[in-house]
Amino acid sequence: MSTTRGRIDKRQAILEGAFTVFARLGYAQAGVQDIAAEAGVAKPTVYNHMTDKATLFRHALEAAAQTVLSERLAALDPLVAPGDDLPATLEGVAYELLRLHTDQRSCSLKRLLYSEITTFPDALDLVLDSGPHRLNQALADRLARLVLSGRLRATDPDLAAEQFMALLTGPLEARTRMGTQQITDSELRTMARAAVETFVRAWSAS
Amino acid sequence: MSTTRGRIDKRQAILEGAFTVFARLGYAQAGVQDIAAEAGVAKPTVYNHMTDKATLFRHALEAAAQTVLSERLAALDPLVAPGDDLPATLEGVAYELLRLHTDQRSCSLKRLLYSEITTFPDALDLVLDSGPHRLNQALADRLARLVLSGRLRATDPDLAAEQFMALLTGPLEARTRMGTQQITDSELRTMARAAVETFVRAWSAS
DNA sequence: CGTCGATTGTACTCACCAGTTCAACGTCAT
DNA sequence: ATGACGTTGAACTGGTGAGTACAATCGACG
Repeated sequence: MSTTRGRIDKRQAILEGAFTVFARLGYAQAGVQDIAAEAGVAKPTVYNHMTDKATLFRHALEAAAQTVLSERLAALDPLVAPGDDLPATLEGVAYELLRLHTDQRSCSLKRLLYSEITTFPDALDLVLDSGPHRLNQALADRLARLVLSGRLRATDPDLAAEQFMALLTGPLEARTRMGTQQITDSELRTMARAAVETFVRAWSAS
Repeated sequence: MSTTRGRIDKRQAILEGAFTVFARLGYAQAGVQDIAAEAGVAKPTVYNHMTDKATLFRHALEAAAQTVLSERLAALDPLVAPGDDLPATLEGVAYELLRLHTDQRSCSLKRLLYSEITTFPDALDLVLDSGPHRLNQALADRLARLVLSGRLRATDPDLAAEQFMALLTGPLEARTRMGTQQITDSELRTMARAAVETFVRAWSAS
């Protein structure tokens, strides 16, 4: 049993190490040697678990995407039972989403996706469908319940969710210089407040 | 003179060919040989004009960025003298911006930037500062004049510009599958209308 | 202890490609 | 014509890295 355990651990270590190195150097520059070293493993061991550098890349991306998605979904939780102060609840969720969008893993994942779309067109299916789309869906669901309780305008919740995310993450690209620059926490708060204020002004019932 | 002409033409051909091939294959996969072929030129000629593959990349990016920026700035022109129907004018500008944001060159440029940030950190300075930032500035200027004429709320025009662009281009990423999927013209119209409607609802004077 | 499978280090093959060299060629200016 | 200069094709060098082969080692389990 512990041997199986060991194998699983190695596999995990390899996937995480691979993502780390790919994120740091890009697909082409990252050597399988480097990845093995990062994972604390010998090069042949990598090829014992993954047939290819390419499939290694795909699996590493997929794993990272899973993590990122679940984190973001969890951030939406407060919306299922918003308090009396809806804007405050929205602002909390917005801040949390911003924090997640600016962290290391998210930025690296986005960069890697963008950079290797041309050489790995199928990576999109592994990540995107299980990514922003599912998040939008979840957010739209939460917003729809707010519509029913008369707190939001009774129009397309999907559109509302889309625009909420747009208002939130749109300004990020410029501010973080495409994810290369970290941002202060108070600035994140400010951005969340600005996005929510505009969103509420445009979408609140009345 | 015609020899000079010829040299200039070769240089242009090389830059354009380089951007095309880099966009198609990515920096690492693109061979200087391929680029030379695309430009209709011999490989040593490339090295006659550019010292390096890296500097070739930088110059190609810079040239493409210039083109993209000037196109987008031109799209803002209608805002200097908007007609009586402000939303209609905004919608026209929005549509034009969307069209430019979805075209081949823009998408490729964005992808290349994202992919090579790690290996070319300085490319950001060549492109970003002369890119979205300048565009936002210009848009904010136009919006400020609308504030003065009492058509928009008298708060931060920079924020307004930022959110206008966010509402516009945020939904793009998902819809175009990160620029890999083309989008129908009517859908572009719809997106422009939705963005402008929300923007006006949140920012119009009233 | 002995066996089996996974792991390790090392060292190798093989392909690919950036960058260079060189001799031949075209073209324009004087 | 002649010379200067950019261009061209082809062949070469050197480095790098994916993937593999192999013999030695480790650790679990009967």
